[in-house]
Amino acid sequence: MRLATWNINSVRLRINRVAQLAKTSEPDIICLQETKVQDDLFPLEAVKEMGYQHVAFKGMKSYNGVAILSRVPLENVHTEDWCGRGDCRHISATLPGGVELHNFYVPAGGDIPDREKNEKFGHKLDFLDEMINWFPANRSAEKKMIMVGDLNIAPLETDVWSHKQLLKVVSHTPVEVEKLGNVQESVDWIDAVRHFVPESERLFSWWSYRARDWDTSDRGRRLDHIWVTPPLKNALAGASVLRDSRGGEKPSDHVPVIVDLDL
DNA sequence: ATGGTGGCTTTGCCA
Repeated sequence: MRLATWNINSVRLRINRVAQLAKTSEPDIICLQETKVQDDLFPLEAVKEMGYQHVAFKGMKSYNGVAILSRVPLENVHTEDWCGRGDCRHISATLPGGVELHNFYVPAGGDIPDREKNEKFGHKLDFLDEMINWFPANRSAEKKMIMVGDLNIAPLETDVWSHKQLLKVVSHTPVEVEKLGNVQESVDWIDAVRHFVPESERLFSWWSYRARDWDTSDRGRRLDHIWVTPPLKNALAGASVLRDSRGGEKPSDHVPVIVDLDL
């Protein structure tokens, strides 16, 4: 089974890029974040024409929004309302074989890494705290689970273009990295991408729109992740990050991250 | 130290 996660930054504007991903990489499941569309305007027919007959989504006008596009049946579709804001940052479903899939869009956290000066950073930390508590309270590490999404944190030194220069930049501050580590430890999540790409190797999934030349300057960060619980470790069969997707006309600022599993 | 781009539907908010 091939699983992709992608912050699409408007599913309606980039529906053709989703079709391109479906055609060239043939994922069985595509998890999207930042769909930026309320549910009654979601491009459901276009997605079904790509071969994804099982679709779950939770969106709102203009901001946030998550979706799961699947060639295999989805059961127990559920959305959890983190921090009680109703802001459409999570959707989960059970895949054939009883594997539970969670798709997250963690708050970006604004510019200033201080919750006293920046409410958005506080929201991000609170969201992570809820994740840290929710998984062990509701699920065990023995359950087959996959977590994907734009977690908006680059945890490793090689997940950013300059560890030193980003230590005070939201997405790579020690407090965020520590909390993401706590999320990871909560049910023994395994980083499925780093399972295949050594930590010594730089790996990014996002490049700012603001860079003059994203490819040459390469000031990227790895914000998009795929994790699995220990019972799926032996099923991990490969991982890739579709860097080329950052190029061309009207790209998202994120690229798809893919993991293959032998389920 | 600053400002740079992009999407939505704003003339600002969010990333």
